[in-house]
Amino acid sequence: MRDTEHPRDSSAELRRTGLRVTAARLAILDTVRAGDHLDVDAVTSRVRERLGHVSFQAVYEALHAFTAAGLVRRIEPAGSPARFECRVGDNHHHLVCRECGHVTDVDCAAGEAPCLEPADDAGFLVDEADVTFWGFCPDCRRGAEGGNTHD
Amino acid sequence: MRDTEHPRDSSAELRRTGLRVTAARLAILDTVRAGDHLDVDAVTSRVRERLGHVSFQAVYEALHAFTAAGLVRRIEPAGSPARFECRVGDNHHHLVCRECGHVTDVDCAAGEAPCLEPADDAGFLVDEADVTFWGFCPDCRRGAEGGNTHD
DNA sequence: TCGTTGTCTTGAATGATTCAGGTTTAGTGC
DNA sequence: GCACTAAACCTGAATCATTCAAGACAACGA
Repeated sequence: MRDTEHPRDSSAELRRTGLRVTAARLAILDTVRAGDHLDVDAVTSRVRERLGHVSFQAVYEALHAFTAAGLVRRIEPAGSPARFECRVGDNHHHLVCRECGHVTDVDCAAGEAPCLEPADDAGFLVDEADVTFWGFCPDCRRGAEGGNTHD
Repeated sequence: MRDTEHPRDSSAELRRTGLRVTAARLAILDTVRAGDHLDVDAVTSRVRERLGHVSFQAVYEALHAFTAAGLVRRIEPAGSPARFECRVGDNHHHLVCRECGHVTDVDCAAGEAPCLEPADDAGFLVDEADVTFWGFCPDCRRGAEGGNTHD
């Protein structure tokens, strides 16, 4: 059950991590949780719909704090602004569409982080394997593959 | 001139891919090949050492063209400007140091591209798996682990 | 040699993100 | 309830990588 019907108690989680509970931060955290790999812009506009006004800086700072606290995870596919998601702690990866940029979670087949061991770690102390699969999502695939017959 | 003995014949490769052979592009290509995951800034300054002057835009355009032609590969670890390398075609990955940002190649343990199949492709047509291992390089490791004696 | 068009130039613009500093406010102790 | 302190928030400006624009130059095939 990845989506409980009732949202997690965001205030308690903020408090637990030593962060202050404010209307802005509650809205930001809930927005990331309700959203699907939203970027800062999307988070900001959704929060503004709810609260009237929140500055970009407040959103940036909050997301930074949440990331540091482990409440959200920040991903940054090449060529894309940073995106945020609520699935943390597990070691899942991402499918990114080259066409529309849509991001989808993929479970990690291997288990816990780092889910992969490099063939040769070159003396590095590796703590994370960041895996991004690039391709075309079902919708964009449809357009591209049927392209020669239907544009 | 040691520069005359190109590891590969860069002019021929440029020509083969339909690109024009200019002093700037030869220098840019050779610089990427001689360098170790250089960013645009580093490529530009090295090329300028050789040719006197080349504009940033020329370097950006050339690297873009080389990437499209498959002569170089562009990587972009989260939070870092784009970097370029000459190893293309194989499906190797990268170790990135969280401390100093140094990038090291790692051979792909799994074999040919895409070296990994996502556990569930969610209907995506996957053509590439971009794997970045994050950790601490030998030098930075030394500093961090021996920290309690030297802080 | 000439013409096409790819390449290079200068200069400005964009977009994501961060910095600076000053003000408000949540949480805590009295 | 009241005051204090640091976190959170605000406005405004700066930074950095990258791209756009438009004109000048030059590689290379005809």
